[in-house]
Amino acid sequence: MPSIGPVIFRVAIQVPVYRLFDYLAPIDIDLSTLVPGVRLEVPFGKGLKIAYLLEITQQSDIDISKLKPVIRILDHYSLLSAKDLRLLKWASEYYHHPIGDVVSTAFPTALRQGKSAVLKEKQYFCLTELGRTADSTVLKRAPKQKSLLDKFQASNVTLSETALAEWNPHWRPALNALITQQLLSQSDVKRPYIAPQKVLSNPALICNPQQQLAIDSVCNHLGRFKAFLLEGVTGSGKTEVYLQIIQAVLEQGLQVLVLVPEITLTPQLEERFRHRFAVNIAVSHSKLTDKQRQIAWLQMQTGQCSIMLGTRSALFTPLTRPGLIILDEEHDGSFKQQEGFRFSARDVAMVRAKSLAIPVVLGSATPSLESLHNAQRQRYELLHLPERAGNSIEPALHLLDIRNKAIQEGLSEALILEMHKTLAKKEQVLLFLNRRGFAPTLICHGCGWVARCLRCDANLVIHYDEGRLRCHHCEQEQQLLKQCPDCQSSQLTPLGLGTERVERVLAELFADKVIVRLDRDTTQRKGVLENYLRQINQGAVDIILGTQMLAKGHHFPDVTLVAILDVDSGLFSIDFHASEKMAQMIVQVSGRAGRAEKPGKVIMQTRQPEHPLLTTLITQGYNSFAQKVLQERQEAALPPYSYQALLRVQALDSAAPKLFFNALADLMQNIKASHTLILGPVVAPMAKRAGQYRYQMLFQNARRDELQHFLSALMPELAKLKQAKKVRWSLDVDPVDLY
DNA sequence: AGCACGCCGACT
DNA sequence: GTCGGCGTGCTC
Repeated sequence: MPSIGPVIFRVAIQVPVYRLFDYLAPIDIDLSTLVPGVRLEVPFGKGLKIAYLLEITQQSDIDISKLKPVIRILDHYSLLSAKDLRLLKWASEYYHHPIGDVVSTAFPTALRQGKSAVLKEKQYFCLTELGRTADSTVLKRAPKQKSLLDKFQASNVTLSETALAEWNPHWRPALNALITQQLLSQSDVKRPYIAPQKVLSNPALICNPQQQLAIDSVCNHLGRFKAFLLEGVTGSGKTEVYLQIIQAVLEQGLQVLVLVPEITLTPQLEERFRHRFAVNIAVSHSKLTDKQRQIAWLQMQTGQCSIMLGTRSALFTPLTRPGLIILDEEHDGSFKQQEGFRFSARDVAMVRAKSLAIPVVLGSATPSLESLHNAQRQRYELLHLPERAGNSIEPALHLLDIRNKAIQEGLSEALILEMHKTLAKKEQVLLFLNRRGFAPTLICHGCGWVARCLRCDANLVIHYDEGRLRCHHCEQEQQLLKQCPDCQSSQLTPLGLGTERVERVLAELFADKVIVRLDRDTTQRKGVLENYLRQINQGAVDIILGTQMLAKGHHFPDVTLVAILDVDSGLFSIDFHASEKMAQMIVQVSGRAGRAEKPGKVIMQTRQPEHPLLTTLITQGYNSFAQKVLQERQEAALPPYSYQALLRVQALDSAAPKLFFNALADLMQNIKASHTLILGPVVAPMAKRAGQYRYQMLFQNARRDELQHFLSALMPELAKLKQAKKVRWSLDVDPVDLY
């Protein structure tokens, strides 16, 4: 760079502003070693802030005399690669979200606060492993591990076949100590790069031909970009396919990023990974402390861990030797961030894999319609695992018509009979109802008064156990009333069904059985869910009753009867995504049950037994259902046959959104909309929430680039409107729920 | 997002 | 006369 004038650092700062900020570089800096991706401390406004260096230049739109100097450089090397920085810049543009906010989501909280990015020597041990360091003092009370470690040290072997022969997952601390010792002897601690570990793995399972085909297909594409959709029902051996592909990647000395939707899934999967591979594994999810997440991030970034198992926010973890991205349960809604920087981890993972030139595998038993559509258009290679491994039989789905039938707190007589039959065989029953609390409504039988939330357009939910009325959309909560506040009558009646209510009737009908209720209210405390799951798998529980959380991950091999108490609620939503979500939920819940010698049966209570989507799903399966819904989407020009962005607007003042939309309408007259449809503004489906009046406007275009073009012209102008400052607004690109 | 500046009502 | 309400605007 020719030295004409001062060197300028162009940085991103976490403020809700779309542009970058310019600073004067320190004078004594060696520019030959400094690259974008380091953190800086800069004066900003009145105080100091952490900034992320994105560009080094000699140009500035700001008068040089007005630029402030950087206070200090926090990192000696770039924490993010040029490719990852480009990815973040792309994401900022695609989601129309301020760059500083986007860049900072790539960092763990501790590093956003300016903590040191150099691991201390003792942190080179895998701290996340068993929650402790693996130095030899830990092994005092583990004589077997200690002798193993001593043996390795005495014989001066590296991690060899001997280690493999003797290796057992419970000895991991000993192995880790050894691995670490070798790493430290080989490399300077300050050098932020650790050579790949030798891969040790327990013997892989023997695969069926479809599994083998899937493994080979991905392994043939290592080192270049290719997207795969791995479609396999529960028990089809998806995880084994992942493990064998990962093995191949590890053997090349490369790292693997595995994303899962929820924290509840990680312990089982983590255990399986640790059991299979003796490489260091980093785990990252929201239940860990900031420090733990920082260490996990740095362990991937320095190359000392070979596998990152994490949730959505782990997507941007830097990889020194990227080899593969896996996104398990890709249909799951939690891959879409629902506030702030509203990115889809699935979609961004695709862009990241492409930029890193590595394969990406999306896995699901019930793929999203977007992904199925991409597979049909040959954008993804479809890998299908049709059989349940071990030849266990897929559960049969049955619709149970409950019109004009006697119903006891949501349970029809036919269902109760089936439950008795199942329980008599000493097998377990699983009941699914996606509504927690006792009942969703408290109504006065005397005057018709209903307990409403004062701040939301919603009824208060009865929670009998705690004697409370609670709003599920805000913090509003009150004592359960005994008397109607309107007519003073004491005829307050619970209306509708929640898990708490079903639990009570079950306790009466099945008095001698053990019943467990799993929902957010019963599993709030740490460890409770794991405890229940253990009891269930030990056969100490007869009836399991729960919400959404039952549909995720956990498998119950002794359950042979699954009942979905109210399947109709998913059929009549104004959101076109609802039927897709309902079908995924049904298939996922039914997949929780049964095993080879004990096939499962699934009963869905419905008042819509002829509903075409339900009948297609149960008679022809998820794929036929998906084809049908895709066809409907195509006819209606809905996603994935078009692209959408939803502008949400809310304000405490009910008039402010109207003024905003008026100003927006004026603005849009001067912006070329191409073929972008502008739908709305309309009142949001929940018109008021937490005291805020809510409106929305939908933009839709058959072409993604045209929609993007329109948004790129609109959003900077929108942000400048003075009416925009009186409301809270956000843009959701590719929204998955329109609420 | 913070944080200051700025212009109008109830208090020592 | 001042303290402070939060509307408006800026941060290199």
